[in-house]
Amino acid sequence: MAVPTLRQLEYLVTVVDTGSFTRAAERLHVTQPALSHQMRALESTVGGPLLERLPRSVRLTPMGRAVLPHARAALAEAERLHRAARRTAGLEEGELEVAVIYSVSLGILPPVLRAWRRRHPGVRIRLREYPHADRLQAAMAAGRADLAIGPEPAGWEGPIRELGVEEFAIVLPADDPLADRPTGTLALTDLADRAWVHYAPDNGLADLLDHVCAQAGFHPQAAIRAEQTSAAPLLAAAGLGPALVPANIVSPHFDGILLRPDPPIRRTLVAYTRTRPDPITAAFADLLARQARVNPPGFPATATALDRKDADASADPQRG
Amino acid sequence: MAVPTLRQLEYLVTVVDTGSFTRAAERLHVTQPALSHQMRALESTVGGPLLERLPRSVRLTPMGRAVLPHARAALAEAERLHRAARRTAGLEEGELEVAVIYSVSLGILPPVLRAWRRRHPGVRIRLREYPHADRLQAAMAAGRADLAIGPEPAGWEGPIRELGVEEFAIVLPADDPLADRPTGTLALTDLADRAWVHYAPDNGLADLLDHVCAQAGFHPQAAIRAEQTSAAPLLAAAGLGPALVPANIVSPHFDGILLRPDPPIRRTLVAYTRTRPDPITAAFADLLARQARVNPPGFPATATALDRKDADASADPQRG
DNA sequence: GAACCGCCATGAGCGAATTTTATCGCAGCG
DNA sequence: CGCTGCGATAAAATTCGCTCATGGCGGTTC
Repeated sequence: MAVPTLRQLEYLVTVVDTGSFTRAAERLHVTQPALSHQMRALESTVGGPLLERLPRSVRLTPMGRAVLPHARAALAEAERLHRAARRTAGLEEGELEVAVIYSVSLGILPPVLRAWRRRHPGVRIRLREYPHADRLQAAMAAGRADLAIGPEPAGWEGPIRELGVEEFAIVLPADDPLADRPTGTLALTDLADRAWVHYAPDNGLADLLDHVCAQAGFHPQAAIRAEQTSAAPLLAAAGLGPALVPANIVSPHFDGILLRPDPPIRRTLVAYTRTRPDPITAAFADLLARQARVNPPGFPATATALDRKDADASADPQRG
Repeated sequence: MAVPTLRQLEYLVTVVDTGSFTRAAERLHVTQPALSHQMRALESTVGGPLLERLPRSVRLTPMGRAVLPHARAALAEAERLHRAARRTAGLEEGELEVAVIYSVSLGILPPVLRAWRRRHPGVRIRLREYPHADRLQAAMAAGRADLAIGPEPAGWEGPIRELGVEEFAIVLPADDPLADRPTGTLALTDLADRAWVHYAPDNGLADLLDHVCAQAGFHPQAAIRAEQTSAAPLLAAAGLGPALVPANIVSPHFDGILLRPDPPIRRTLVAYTRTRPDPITAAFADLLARQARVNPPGFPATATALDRKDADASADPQRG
C-alpha cells in the first residue's frame, strides 16, 4: 500500500535476472525465505502478483513485465545518486554558491576562479555579489550561499578564515597637482576640499569613505556617486575627483595614479561559513586562502601571483 | 554504506520542499525525530551531509544539490512503477504473451485480436506460434507464454477453458470429379489412392492426417508436404491433391471446394493457463471464449461472426 | 516406484532499525 | 526576560527484516 523499498526492487530484478529465488538469494547474500517474504511484500504493495513461480524457473506476470523496467530505472537512479554523492566528495562535480562583496569579484576572485576551474572543472561556481558587507553578512546568515568572502563579519559564529589585509588607494588623474608625490603617499586631509568620486548609498564603500574622511576631520563632497565600484577609479582618472578604491581592483594598465593614503586604510578580507564546511566548500576556501593575493607585494602594482605552484594541502577545518 | 531507502529519499525531498523538518514531518505523517533520524541515516549512507540546518530554514549542501535531482527521479520512477501496476490491473496497459498452434493464428485468432485491440489498446499481445500441439503444450508448461490456445492438452493441471470444436474439411479443386457431391460430404476412403497435400513432419496436422487416414484404413501418399498450414488449401485447390485442413482457416473467397469428411473429423480447441490467470490473461480468455467462432454456423462457409455485439460478462476463473 | 533433490512457502524467534514520547538546547522575538 | 518555534537527543515501544527450521511439491534417478 505504501511505497516499495529499493531493496525490494533490487530483489525483484535479481530474481528475474537469475530466474530463481534461490540463486537470487545467494547472489544477494540473504537467505531464500527472506527473499520470498520481501517479494510477497512487494507484490502486496503493488497490488498483484509480479512473478509466476514455475517448477524450475520464474516468469513475469503481465504486471511484472509492466513494473520491471521502472524497478530497474529506480535502481539505476539510486546508483546515480550514490555516484553523484561520491563525485562531490571527490570534488569531481558539484555546485558551490559563493557570496562576495563587490570588490572581491573585481579583485581577488577572478584568478582564483580560474585556478579552481582548471582544477575542478566539474564543480560549477555560482556567484552572488553584494554591494555592502552588512548585506553580504545578512545574506550569508540567511543561508543564501555556501561561502562568503568579504570584510570580517561582526559577531560571526561560524568558521572564519583570514585571506589578507586589503589596502585602499587614492586614485587621481595623472595630471593632478598632487599626483607626483615622491613618497607615493598622500594624507586624506589634502583632499578635504575636493569633490570626490563617491559611491551610491547602498555601496559599502560609501560608508567606508565617509568613515575614514570623518576620522580625518572632514566630510567628503560628492562630485558623483558611482553605482559600480569598478567605475570609480575610471571616473577619478578622468578627472571627476579623487576616489578611494581597494588597490587590488585596479587594472595593471590603469592610466591614473594610485597613492597610498597616510595613514593607510585597510580592511581584512576573510572567507566565512556558517558551519564546518563540506568538502567542496573547504577545498574552495583552501584554494582561496592559498592563492588570493589580497594585495600585490609592490603596491600599487596589481599583478597577483595566480600561477604560483600550489601544493595540495589537506583541507583542515578552520576555527569553529 | 548500503542503498538508501525510497522513503528516506522522500523525506529528503519533502524537507527541501517545505524548507523545514517540522513541516516535512507533519506532511509525511511522522513525528519530527523520526525524520531527523532518517535524514541522518541517509546522510551516513551517502557519505556526507546533505542539508545544512539553519535557524529558520534548511539549505542544501553541494552534495545535497548533487543528490536531490536523483532522489526526485528515483521517487518519480517508483511512482511510475505504481501507476504501471495499477494500469495493468485496470487492463489499461500491459503485455500478454499468447501461444497458439498454427491453425489458431490463421483462423479464430485474428478477429479476436481485433476486438481485443479495440477494447484494450494499451495491452500489447505477443504471439508465439507452434506447429504442433505437443510443442505448444511443452512450451506452455515451460512458461513461455501466459496463455495457450490449441487442442486440449493431455494431463494438463491448470485451468482450461473450452472454446469450441474445430471441424476439419477436405479441400478439392473445383474441377475435381468428387467435388460436386450433393451431400457436401465425402468419405476419406474415397481418397485413399490419391496423393495428398500433406504437411511437414513437425506440423501437428501431419500426425492428424496420418492418424485419421489410418483409422479409415489407408496410409496417405504425399504429393507435397506443406510447411505452412495456410498453403495446404491453396495447393489443394490448385490441383496437387486433396488436403485436410481446419475449416476455419479457409478464406471466404476461396476458389476450391470444401467437403465435410464422413465421419466428421473434429478436435476441441481450448485456452489454458498454468495457474489462476491474472486479470489481463483472464480478460483475454474471456473475450476469446465469448467471441471465438471455432466453426462458422454454415460450414463450410468461413464467415466468422466477429462483429457480434459483446456483453461485458464477468471474468470468473475457470476450472482449476 | 520409491527415495532423493531442488525449489519455494511458511512459521517462529530474534535482533536491529524505525518510530514515538518526552525533553533539552538554542536562537529569534516581543 | 520569558516565550515560541525548531531541531537534536535519549529512552522505550513497536515494527520490520532476517535467519533457522520445516513443509510441500515436482521432477529426477536408480
